[in-house]
Parts: sequence; C-alpha cells; structure tokens
Amino acid sequence: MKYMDVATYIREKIDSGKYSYGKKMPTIAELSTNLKVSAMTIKKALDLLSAQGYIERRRGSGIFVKMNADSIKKRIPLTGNSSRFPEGKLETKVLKFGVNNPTKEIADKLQIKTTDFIYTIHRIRLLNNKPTIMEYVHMPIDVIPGINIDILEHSIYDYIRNDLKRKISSSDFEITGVRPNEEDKEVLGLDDNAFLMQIIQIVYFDDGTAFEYSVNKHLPEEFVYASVITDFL
Amino acid sequence: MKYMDVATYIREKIDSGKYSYGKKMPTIAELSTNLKVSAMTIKKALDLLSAQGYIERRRGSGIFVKMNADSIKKRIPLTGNSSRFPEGKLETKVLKFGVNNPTKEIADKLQIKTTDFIYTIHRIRLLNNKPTIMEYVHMPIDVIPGINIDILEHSIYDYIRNDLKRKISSSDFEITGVRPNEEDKEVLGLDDNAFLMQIIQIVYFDDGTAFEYSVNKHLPEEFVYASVITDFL
DNA sequence: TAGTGGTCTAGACCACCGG
DNA sequence: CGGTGGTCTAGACCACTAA
Repeated sequence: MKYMDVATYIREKIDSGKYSYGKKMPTIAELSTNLKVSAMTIKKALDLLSAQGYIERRRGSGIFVKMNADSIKKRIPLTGNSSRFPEGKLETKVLKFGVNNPTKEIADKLQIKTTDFIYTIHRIRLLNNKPTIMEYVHMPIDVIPGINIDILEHSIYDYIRNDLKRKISSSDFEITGVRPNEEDKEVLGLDDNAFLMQIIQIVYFDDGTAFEYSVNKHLPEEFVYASVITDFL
Repeated sequence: MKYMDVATYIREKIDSGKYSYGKKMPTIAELSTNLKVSAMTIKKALDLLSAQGYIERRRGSGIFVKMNADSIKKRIPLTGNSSRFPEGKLETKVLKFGVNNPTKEIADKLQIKTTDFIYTIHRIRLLNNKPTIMEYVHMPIDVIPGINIDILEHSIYDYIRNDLKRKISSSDFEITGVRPNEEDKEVLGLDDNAFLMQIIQIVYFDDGTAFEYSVNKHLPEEFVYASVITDFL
C-alpha cells in the first residue's frame, strides 16, 4: 500500500523536524517526482495526514505543517486501553466473568437476540497501582470463543488479533459524564461527590460483525479525549 | 464538486430508507454507470460516507448500510453551539465582553504574541430557559474585527460566515471533565458537588489562521459527544 | 472462478493565491 | 500570470469473498 508508506514517510519528516511546524513542506509535484509516485497517491497520503491533524492544505499556496502537530500524541484511538499507556504501567484485575443473556439494548447494538449468550466481564484497570478505569464489557460468545481469565488479565485485543486473527475495523462511541454506581464507588474508592468520564463503545470486525459492547468509566484526572474536525459537510 | 453530490445522493437514499439498514447497497460499478460518474469519484464519495459512519465497505462482498446510521444525528460538529440545538430553544446571555492581553498559553495556541490584543467573552447559553453551557471565548481583535454585543447575543459563527465572509476549515479540541469554578457555580447555579463537561477548542480559517480559543463547559445532563473511528493506522 | 472493492497511474482541467 | 492544490477520468491491476 504505497499511500500508507508515503504518509509514514511524511509523518516521520514532521516528527523528526525535517518539515518544521507552521512552515511550508514540499509541493505535491516535488514529492511525486522525488518519491517516484503519482500525484494522486501523494494526495491520498495527504488526505490521511490532514484528517489526523498533521498538516494543512491551502489551495494555491502549498501544504503546511500544523503548529500543534505534537499534541496529536494525545489523540489515541479508543480501541483498547492497553495500547494507550506505556508498557508495564497498566495492570488489570478481573472482578467478574460470566455468561448471561443481553438486555434488549445491548442485544440491539450487538445485532443479536436477547436469547443469545454473551460474556459479561467487569475489569478494573490500575495505572501506577491506582484504580483508574472501570470496564464493563459484553461480547457474544459465538463471536469471541475461547475467552478465559488468563486472556482477560492481559489484553483482550491482543487475543483477538493474534489468536483469533480477526481484523478490527471500526467503532462507534459516545462520551458522557456520569456519577459512579455502587460498584464503581467501591472499586475505585469514590464517594457520592465523585464523577466519572464514561465511554460507551461498540466495536466491529471488518466483516461488519459487532463483537463488543463496552462501558468504560475513567477517573477524570486521567481522562482526555482529543480530536480534530476537518471541513467537509 | 461531483463527489459531494454523489455522497449527498447516497445519503438521501439511506435516510429515506431506499437503501436499508444492514443491507447491501448497489455496487460501485452500478452507481458508476447509473450516475454516469467514474468509479474513482464514487469511491471518493464512499470515503466520506464511511468516515461519517453511514456505510461499511467489505472488500469482495459489497457495501452495506450501517445498522446505527440514524445515531449519526448525535454526531454534531463542534463548531458553534447555535447549530446544535433546534431553532429558538437556545438563548444567549453575554456576561462579559472586553479586550485584554492573552496568557502565554492562549497566545501560543492562537499563534499571536502576549502583547497582542484579544477579545475575552463570557457567555451563558440557556436551553429551554435553563442555564446549560458556560462559554469562555477568546479571539484576536485583528482577526475578527467589528464584534459587538449584538453579534454576541446571537451567533458569532453566523457573523464570521455571513459578514466577514471567511471560511472555517478545521478545529482541534479536547474533552475533559472538570469541577466548576466560582463563576460557573454562580451562573449555572451549582454547588461544590457538581461537575461539568469541558471542551477546549481552537478553530482555524482555511488560510490557517487560528481565530478562536474557547472553553465551553456543559452540564453533563445535556452533553453527549458521539463519533466513529475507522481503521487506518 | 466470477464479482466486488482497493490501489495506482498519467494526464486533463479547474480553482485559488501571490506577485 | 505561473505555481499550487483539488477534481475527475478511463483503465490496469491487485485482494478478497462467496458460491
């Protein structure tokens, strides 16, 4: 996939300071001849980078590296908490692991029936030994077979990728602010005063199957969601 | 812009139920011949729609309308609170309107100097007569000239679009959860127990100028941020 | 293996910016 | 006006899915 390579190439130039913040970077024509790649392919790479907030395109003027391109480090994909934190800092404790039937709402979202079976998992994530994220996860047992405690204590996503060899393609999510319920309070050590940042997420495979409905509640001190909005529509 | 037209055409088919949820829609080849548009253009339209969560593309199988395509109504662009609520429901009260110098942080984000002048505006938004959103807005006076109370009591964005005739192209933002400060508490009628959903946002024109740094704090009862993540990288 | 979507190309043409 | 990015095209070829 050439346009991905081009995107990576350019991103590295930006990260390493070869193309500096706020300044103009090479034109499409230059990149095209230097990298021996068609202009359309360069443009496709630029589409990616501008959607991710690295660059800015000004018709008639050129392409500019965005000032705050380094703040992108906070713009982490929401798929999998394990990938969001430095290795070893994040521990996992499984509080509950069982099989049951979904509620109407969850069944709808997972595109299954209320008579089908799902795993229900409650996990707590500790960041630097402090309970930080409460996770309530539901997955259809038919879709994600062979889950066990061992997997849950590490990364479910690693299991899906490496063992089930399935490709995660997209996710719908919602961010809201909520008060903790009794379990949250107990596990995270909170009182009635506290509040949590809640992410409700549905995650899909590349064949369109929904395989996860999850509710993650984060301590606000540890939570930032950053993103970019660009133009169209 | 043909690909936009194609995207609109397809979105209308989805909204009107002509292409139904979870089902396969026409192939690229079909669309291409029916609409008399090249395949590449169709694909570009599909890029848009899939980034917005309307459809799902499965290589080798076809293109499918996403199950929850109607939940997209909650996925509102963050540029301008006025556009987020039905006409007439949202009132605006200006609490403070002055000119001063930016702090170091705001100056950096707006790409100006701490000796430059900015407008500082505090507004409160009432939804169905209830104080709901507290807005702290900063704009460089050189970039957004001619602001007055009358404009602030309606939509700043309308003024920018219709009178200044400038095009807004992108925005960086962050969502966090915070406790209210004294002003928030007084204006929104909150106690120490309360919390707010905070959006910090920098908004840019299409020539790359940053024209707004704003902090919006929403009552959690009224706040949902919904989005989609797709694949790449 | 036939059908479908994804990538890539070379080149035409348009829209916009700046001197 | 020349230089730049944006759109669109026709067509070649690849990757994947399902029968």
